[in-house]
Amino acid sequence: MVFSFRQLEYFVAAGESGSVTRAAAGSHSSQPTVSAAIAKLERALGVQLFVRHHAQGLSLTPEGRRFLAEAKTLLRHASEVERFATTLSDEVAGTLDLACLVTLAPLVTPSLVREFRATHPRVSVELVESHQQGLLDRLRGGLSSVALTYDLQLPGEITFEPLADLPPHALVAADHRLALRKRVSLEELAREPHILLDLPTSREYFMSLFAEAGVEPNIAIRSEHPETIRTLVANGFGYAIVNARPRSDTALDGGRVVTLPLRGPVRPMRLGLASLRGIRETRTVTAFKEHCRSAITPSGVPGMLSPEE
Amino acid sequence: MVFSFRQLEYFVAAGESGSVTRAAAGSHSSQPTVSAAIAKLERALGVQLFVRHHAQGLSLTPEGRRFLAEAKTLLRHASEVERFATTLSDEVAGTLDLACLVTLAPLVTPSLVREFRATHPRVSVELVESHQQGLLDRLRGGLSSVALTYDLQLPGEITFEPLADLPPHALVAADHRLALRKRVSLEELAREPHILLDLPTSREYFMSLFAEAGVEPNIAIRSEHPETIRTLVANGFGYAIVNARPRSDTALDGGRVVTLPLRGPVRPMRLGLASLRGIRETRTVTAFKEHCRSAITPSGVPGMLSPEE
DNA sequence: GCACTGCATCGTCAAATACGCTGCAAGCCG
DNA sequence: CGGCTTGCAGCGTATTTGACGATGCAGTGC
Repeated sequence: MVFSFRQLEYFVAAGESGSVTRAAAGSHSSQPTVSAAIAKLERALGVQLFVRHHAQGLSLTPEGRRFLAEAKTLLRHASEVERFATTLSDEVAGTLDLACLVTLAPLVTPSLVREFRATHPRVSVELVESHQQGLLDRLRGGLSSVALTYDLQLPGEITFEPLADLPPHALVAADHRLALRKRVSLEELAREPHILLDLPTSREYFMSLFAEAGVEPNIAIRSEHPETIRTLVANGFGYAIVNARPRSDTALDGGRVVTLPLRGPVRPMRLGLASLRGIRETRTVTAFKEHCRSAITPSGVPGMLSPEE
Repeated sequence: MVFSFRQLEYFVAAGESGSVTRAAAGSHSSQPTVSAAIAKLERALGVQLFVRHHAQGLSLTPEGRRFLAEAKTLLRHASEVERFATTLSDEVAGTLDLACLVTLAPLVTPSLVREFRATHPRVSVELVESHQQGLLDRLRGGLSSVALTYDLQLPGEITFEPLADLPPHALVAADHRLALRKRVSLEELAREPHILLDLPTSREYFMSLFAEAGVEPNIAIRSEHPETIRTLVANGFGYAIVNARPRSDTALDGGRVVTLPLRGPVRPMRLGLASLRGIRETRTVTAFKEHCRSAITPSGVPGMLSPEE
């Protein structure tokens, strides 16, 4: 660019006031500074912008008058861009780039987002669902600002704020022979056919539960889709391990399922907010995190059964 | 403005290439320079634009991605303004701000402007007519770039390039008693009723002709409008002095007039181009002046009778 | 484990920008 | 008509900005 914003500002001020001196006063600058800036601008553009009058200021040339109009719209555009940029981080507005673990998304995001937008109507939410590895990649790649997920396999550059613990449950069909039990042990389950939610990192978590109990599951079917798992269970293909327990006991095909707590010491999943360390977060993200803190608590997560249910 | 064009350019280059190093290479700059510029931009806007990856470049944050789009349109706008500015003086295009003496305008400007625009179709002409004082004020005030006029009362800051001499003639009705004379003296005319074109500076010129001849005109009527003078003459109210002689011998009401050369030493009017001294003229103005030089010569002025006619 | 990559930081230096002072030319006024 | 005022341009100088090479440092990848 052959000119600077400063030069344009001085030029506009001088052009509108018809005086270098008045322009300098209005721009909190000195007369020689404005004079030199305008002279330099004229040289850079190769255009005579002003007619100088001795002892009585300046007049715009025809070219100066036309350039003045263009310069003003350019400066207005620039200050709009500046305003836009500050709005990006200083106001609860614009777009919230939210990511959520696929297994959690259909349960927690509907009410969470609805209530957030009710208090902050100027925010629109762009929601992406993925498995844990995908979420971390999105955070690292700057594609999402914050992720609602479990504290699984979190590398050092990711910060995590836990909000609620979700202990694992066995998911069985309502007419399963274990369905009426108060609780069930992993040893008992190991004899049943296992339906595995086969997603990166969640897979490793499920396997670690069995490993700590010293038994090995009998994996019958794998699927990447939580709803498929649930429907398979409802149809009596076997049992699954789940941490997120929907309020509904019905699978997509109308079959019924029930959840049973696991007996013994089982590490719960920790639901919380993940984001990239060392990033100056926008006010929109701050507001969303705050909203999550009040909406998601150890005694209740939106869309899920509460711990005692 | 909290940011500079340079900062935006570096930011856009880094955002599009995903690398400070590549951005620096593409911007003919060094890596630390670009790095510092981006850091400063982020601080100024209060927005985190990039996620830094160790040993593998940068990713834009969601906010950075949105700001990138705005920055690019602003830079495009700026380069359009820059292009517009250079076009103002470097190309024969845009608007020619032309001023012309009111008595000359209807004679010379139609063909002059028509032919000029035929060779330079991208130029539009803004023509203003005024008396000599008005023309000088327009030039000084930067309202017009060049004036077609006489070399009357020209102050030092006005340059004048003469193109043709126009000796004064007596204008009388076709049925006037002097109408058939080959030439006429100011002494003879002084006895007739004089119809004065009463405009600043042209008035003084006419009076000076009589003063130098040692006689005093008998002023019967004054008018500021050349066509009124001409029609008054055609109706036998008296005679007038004119330098610009239209090709037509008819006044607006259909009456006929004739022009007679003046006897003795009379100072002619000098028709030419006036502009403000010390102004860098645009290529459009240069082209117009050049066109005038070829179209207006001592042996002929467009729209006027030639010297021998 | 070790070389490599790539951004950030440091110190230095040149250029741009700022300012006060002064000069100059023309208008203004008694 | 001379002296005063006005207002822009130029000069010299100080400060800030921007540029660069060298270096540091953290993480990748063979």
